[in-house]
Amino acid sequence: MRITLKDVADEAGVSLMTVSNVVNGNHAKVSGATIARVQEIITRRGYVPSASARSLAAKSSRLIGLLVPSGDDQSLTLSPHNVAVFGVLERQLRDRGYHLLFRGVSSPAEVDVALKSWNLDGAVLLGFLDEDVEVFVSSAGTPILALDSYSVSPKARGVRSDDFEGGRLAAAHLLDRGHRRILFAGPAFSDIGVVRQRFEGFLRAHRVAGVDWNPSDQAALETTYPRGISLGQTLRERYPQVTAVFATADILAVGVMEGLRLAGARVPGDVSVVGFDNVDIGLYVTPKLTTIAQDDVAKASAAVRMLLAEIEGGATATAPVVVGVELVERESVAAVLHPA
Amino acid sequence: MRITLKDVADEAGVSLMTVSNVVNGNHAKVSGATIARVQEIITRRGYVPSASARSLAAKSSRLIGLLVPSGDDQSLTLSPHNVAVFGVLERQLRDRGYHLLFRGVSSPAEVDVALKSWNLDGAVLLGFLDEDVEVFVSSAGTPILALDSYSVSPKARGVRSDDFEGGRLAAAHLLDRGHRRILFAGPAFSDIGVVRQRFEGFLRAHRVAGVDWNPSDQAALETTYPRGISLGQTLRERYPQVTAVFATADILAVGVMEGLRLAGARVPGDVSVVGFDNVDIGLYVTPKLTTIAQDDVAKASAAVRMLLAEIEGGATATAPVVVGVELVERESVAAVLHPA
DNA sequence: GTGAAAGCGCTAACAC
DNA sequence: GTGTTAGCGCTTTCAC
Repeated sequence: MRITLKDVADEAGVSLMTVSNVVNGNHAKVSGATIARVQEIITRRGYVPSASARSLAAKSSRLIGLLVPSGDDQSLTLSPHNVAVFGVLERQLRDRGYHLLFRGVSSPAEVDVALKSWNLDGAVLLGFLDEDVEVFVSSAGTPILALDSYSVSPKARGVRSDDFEGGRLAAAHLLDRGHRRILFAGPAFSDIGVVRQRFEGFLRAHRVAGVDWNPSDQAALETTYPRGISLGQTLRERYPQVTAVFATADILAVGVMEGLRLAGARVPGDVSVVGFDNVDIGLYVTPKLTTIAQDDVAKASAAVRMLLAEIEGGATATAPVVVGVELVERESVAAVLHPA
Repeated sequence: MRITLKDVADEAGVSLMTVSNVVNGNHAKVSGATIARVQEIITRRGYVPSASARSLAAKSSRLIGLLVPSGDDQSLTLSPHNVAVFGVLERQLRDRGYHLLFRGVSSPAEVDVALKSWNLDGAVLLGFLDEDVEVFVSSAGTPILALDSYSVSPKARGVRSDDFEGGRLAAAHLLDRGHRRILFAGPAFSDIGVVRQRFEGFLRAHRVAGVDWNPSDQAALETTYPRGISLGQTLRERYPQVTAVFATADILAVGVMEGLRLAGARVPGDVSVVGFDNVDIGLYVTPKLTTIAQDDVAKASAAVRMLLAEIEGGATATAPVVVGVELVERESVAAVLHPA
């Protein structure tokens, strides 16, 4: 049978509350001698408080939900970047005494159920579309923090990378190297703030450099390796003037490089490529991918800090936190020589 | 305020128990009319049962722990293969009405705490060393299932891939192509059953083919990309006779290929390479990696099935389940021509 | 079919 | 410093 507070109290010859106070570190209310005695019994008998009971009696569950989108398929997919963020999140929450409930959700109703049924103290949304974030957040009575969301809802607290700056950095780097026709490759961004911001930054760099960006220099496609390959293979035919590609994800960039190679073009000799995310694959391909790095650790830390501030401190919605990005120069970009 | 069973009961003009029976599908004990009325109230008021209360009152929490090793660093790392398995696990458990508590653990004591504090119905161990599995399992009073463990403890239920067959398949493929000196590259396997099994299978293939494997044709190293590169770079110098490499992880194999390239050797022209896991990177490199594929979905499904059988059915420890593997032929292996 | 009582393990709010 | 009294929201047992 499970050993309870009462068992410990009986053995120590004190009341429940005394043991409870010892367990919770309310040492101000218990004498030193009692603390020692109770502690000894606790460790010896291997007493572990019941989180369910605590969650019921107290207001707090010390449980945080990590919610990710779930489709209809039999699995759910986490991007390498999200996996990295996930790992850091768990670690930091654990250090602060919280547990993590991981759950895929396919409908707004499920968010509500997850939140309520376990009495979650808070939740982190990872990888949802902006519009979904709006819905989830609006119906919730619990602090929710969205990662990488550009939702404008006043209730939506969030942490994201400086996507605008990332787009700007990538384009500036390429423009600097003499490129004048740069293809923007990424998902259709009507509903994806992250991509839109990268695009705006990309445009800004052109403006600053005094270069007119040609609106036809853009390819809307899923960010997958195969789609990247097709684009790469047909690139020089469809966009003969283009000398560089900025892809909004490394996986796409790597596909484009492979497609170019298959089509007989050299990277970066004929076409330069810049990615986004700085995930491992960029290191494993030849040439190594020049890309924009996000700071996973900073992102996760900021998320934990904000969420717990709200949970514990009762802080109100703060402005979104923006984490810096940086250009990682590797081998996929070359300078272009312009005819005099 | 949260809406409770009692709220629903009051509004419906019935007792707590009636509502509880409706919620839990004990339709045998409630009249059709009452069911409909209660259901309507439940959905209209958005009633969600409290899992903590239920877990406290009933014996079961419907919570499964997913435990992974956690070092001292600020993050915890999941291999791509484990991420895939993880995703499938979550999905299947969710479909069966379970929730997943994700937690990194650094000491056996933490396993115990996690299990007890949330009253977990069961736990899945992902990525632990065999010796650790032994310890965790022995101290637990809860069904625990280990993935990829070769622990021999009678209490250790497990699911793993057919690593022996994987090793055999890889070596047989290479031997078939005329290779006679094959390097076995992977971690020192004293304490890693998975690797040891792959090695045994590798040896078996040699025996079957009537080829004496040269014990010096082995390199013990961490399965990381950089270590693979170093090995690849020095391969032809250190193992001049070797014409093929079997690496126990794709990431290592890809590193070896890059190292070989840097050293001016061609893959598979000069040296053939076979990996293990069939993770995405294998597709993104040139040449594409020939490898042994594990069946993520089957692995996760088997794990869920076994664990729930034990939890719900009270089944006793079954023999470990072994999931099949297969050779995925791509471009990193070539035939060797032997001088007559 | 439906209901009343007891209690799961804990904490909050007060006594002493 | 320590103990007592109430519940938290639910399920179990047993009665009607």
